[in-house]
Amino acid sequence: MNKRVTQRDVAALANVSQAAVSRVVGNHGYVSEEVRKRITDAAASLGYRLDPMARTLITGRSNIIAVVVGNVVNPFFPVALAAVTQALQAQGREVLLFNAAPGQDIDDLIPDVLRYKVAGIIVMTVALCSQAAEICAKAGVPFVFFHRYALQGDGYAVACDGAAGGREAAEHLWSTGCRKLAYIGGNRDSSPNRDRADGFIAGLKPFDLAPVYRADGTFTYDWGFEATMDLFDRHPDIDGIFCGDDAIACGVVDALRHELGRQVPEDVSVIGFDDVPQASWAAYRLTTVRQPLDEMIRQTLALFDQPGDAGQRLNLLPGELITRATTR
Amino acid sequence: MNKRVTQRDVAALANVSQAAVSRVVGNHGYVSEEVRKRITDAAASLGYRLDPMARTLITGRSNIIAVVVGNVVNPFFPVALAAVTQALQAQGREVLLFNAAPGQDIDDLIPDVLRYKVAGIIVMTVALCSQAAEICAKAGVPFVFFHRYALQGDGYAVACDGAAGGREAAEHLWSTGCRKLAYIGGNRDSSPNRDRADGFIAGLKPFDLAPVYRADGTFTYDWGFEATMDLFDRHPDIDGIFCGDDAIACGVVDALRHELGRQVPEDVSVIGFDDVPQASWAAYRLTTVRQPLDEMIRQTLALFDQPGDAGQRLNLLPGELITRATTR
DNA sequence: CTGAAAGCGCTAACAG
DNA sequence: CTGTTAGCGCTTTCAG
Repeated sequence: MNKRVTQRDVAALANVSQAAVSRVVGNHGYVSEEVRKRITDAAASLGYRLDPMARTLITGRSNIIAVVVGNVVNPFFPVALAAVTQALQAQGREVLLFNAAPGQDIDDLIPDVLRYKVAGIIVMTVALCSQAAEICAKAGVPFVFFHRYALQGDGYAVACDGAAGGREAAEHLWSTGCRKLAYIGGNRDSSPNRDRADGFIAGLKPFDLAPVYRADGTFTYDWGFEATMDLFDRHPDIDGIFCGDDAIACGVVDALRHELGRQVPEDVSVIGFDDVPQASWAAYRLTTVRQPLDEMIRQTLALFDQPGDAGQRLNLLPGELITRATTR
Repeated sequence: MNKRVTQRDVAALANVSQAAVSRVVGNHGYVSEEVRKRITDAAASLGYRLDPMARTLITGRSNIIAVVVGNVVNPFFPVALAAVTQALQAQGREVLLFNAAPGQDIDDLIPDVLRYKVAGIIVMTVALCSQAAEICAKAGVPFVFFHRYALQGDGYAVACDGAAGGREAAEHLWSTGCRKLAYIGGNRDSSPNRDRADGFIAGLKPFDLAPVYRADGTFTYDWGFEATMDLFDRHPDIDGIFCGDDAIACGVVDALRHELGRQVPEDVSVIGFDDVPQASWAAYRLTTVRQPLDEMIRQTLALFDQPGDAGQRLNLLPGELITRATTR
């Protein structure tokens, strides 16, 4: 077993007090250039590494950001999680990952998370989460919803502007000649679903149109598939569908082509949301609204760096309509 | 700010020493039923929660498992990561997530990981990783490769038996009448790629057959697509393709259908590996070898619980051939 | 600018 | 069975 090398060891080698070592490795307090050099050298030669736990014990704040995810089957989250993790690591932070079981209330997770005196919390799932933000605010831990938000609570939120995206989808569908439209959405009361649906409906209004069908379910392929079967059972003349996200849209396209024998986009146009990797696969070539992931991450990390509570509480970033082969 | 409640507070309320509180919340040492009850009640009424960092500082071992991932675009990893995380949480462990940048050597990450005195490390990526296992072994930290393994190093490995899967694929292709076969693989020297390819070749031998084409690249859709174009450029009469994984297989199927105008499975059969969610989507309905994920996780976690270094170093679990619509 | 000293919240001997 | 006593490795007053 290799014994850990501590600040005391470094201090002994550099002929200074342990406190001085703390000052230079922690980069706080004054220390002369000469002493700093002696200490840096000693630390390097011993292979010294700061113990983050010990530091946390005394400062009451760790360098860890907790990330809470849920629905991992949806292809958007792995992409987002990877990007967030990478950005955080680049900043020298660590990521503690929590997986909310389906139906689990995030609130129950928070006390566990808080034990680690995290520097912040990012919640990516659309799961229930009624008081989490308040609890964190009270504990002084920055809390940010990523990709979704809660209306009431405390905390920050960074997300793609679903309403604007929905409007763009509506306009694109109209301008390519679709007139009988439907919305197939994800989890009913989640903010992405609400905003995207509302934006779609609002975007149709100037044309004196409204969706003739709307169904909310879950953000999954299977739901998209199933809802499409039901939709065409009732309205066989639908010619345009806006979907809550790309996973749903893939299910919709497959039901259309492989079960209902419709041509996409000749008979029916389909638009998704997110622009996940699969959206550009040849089997789909999905027209979709791309989330500005990099910018979302930038804004999120900024929230943790800011000392006070600067920054607006809700940050809605515009998406970009990517036109591929599921619309005319 | 809500002040943290410590064992001292609980002790005061229960009229015992702080050490007694440590014994019951840590569940070590002897304590009478009566005192235990007083302490449990006091802890509950104060909402006491053990500080894991403080404990780690003294025991030298945290309750954290580090998980190192890479290639997050591949749909297998999110699924595996989610399952691993959930299983770990159910055990009361926490997950520290590390994302290896493309091309980054895992070895460089290890010192950072070790600072957290983790209870174990799971490496899921196929990235470089030459000495990590040794370093961990020296530090007394269980190290397990998940889904892959390194030939030389120390450490444990739990993976799906790629050779057996490759053999099954070969037999299935043969028995459904395919005679001109190809292998399109992922990262060349990764253990999954090697084993699957070797198994496939071995499985063909009894029939006096060998792949007429083999190409290794990366475990991505794009590579599968691209390799297929090259393959049919050279061998337009191929009638069966075994792929390194499902992501590749999806690219292969799409290239076949959407670029080369071939029917799958009528003209060409395709088999993947992993059984990711997309494999069962209607656009693919991929015949594939399913990895025994649950059992793999069970075995992995067992490695962390075992006190000494029981358990074999390499644990190869059989996969299951799932026959869908890309083979006859 | 630097060192001495006091803990952060907890576990682990060691006495009683 | 229970309390007392040392620290784990670090930051942070407080003197000098």
